[in-house]
Amino acid sequence: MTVRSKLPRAFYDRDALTLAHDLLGKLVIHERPNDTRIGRIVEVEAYLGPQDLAAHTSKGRTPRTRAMFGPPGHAYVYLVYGMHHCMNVVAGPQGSGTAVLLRALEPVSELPCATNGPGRLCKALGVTLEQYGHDLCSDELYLADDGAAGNFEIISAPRIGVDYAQEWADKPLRFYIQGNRHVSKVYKAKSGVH
DNA sequence: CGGTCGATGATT
DNA sequence: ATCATCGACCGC
Repeated sequence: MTVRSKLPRAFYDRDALTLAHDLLGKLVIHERPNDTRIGRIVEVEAYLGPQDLAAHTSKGRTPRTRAMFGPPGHAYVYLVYGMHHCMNVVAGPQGSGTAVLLRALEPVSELPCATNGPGRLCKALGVTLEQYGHDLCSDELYLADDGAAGNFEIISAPRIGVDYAQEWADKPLRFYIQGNRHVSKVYKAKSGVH
């Protein structure tokens, strides 16, 4: 059996770019009353704070962005397009307004739906606004390292759906595990397509 | 297959 | 009015 160690606060208290890279390959674990849902992170996006026009914190401190301006290692969850939830991991230092969006998982436990794309990822894990601001160093919703991370190549690409962000729209702040079939498919880079 | 478009609600 | 999406529905 592999050993799973819960990621400590210090893991999250680093800049979003570093955190984004290191989150790839880690496990997200949501312990619910009747089941535990687990997935391995295979795709993420970094949001670099108020100066990043694609980041929600570029709008300043509002009730919605409170968690993203808060201490690292908490969940910043929001509703997009009126029906999908997206989960971010708040990065450091505290108050920087930076975070990493989780975009795709590889299923580890049994999951109720697909996990490619941020909306489906939240649906699969059972993450909603109820988890807004949740401490990821808790026992119900947390991230863990099972030692499997690190043995893969990381591809960087522009972030998805942020065309409005002007010069920030094209920066390569999306990262995913090369060749992993759970990376959100539609926008998958054209590598090795048969 | 691929591209297009409507749903649906918090936020500004 | 806009939006860090998804999936249904068209047309080829």
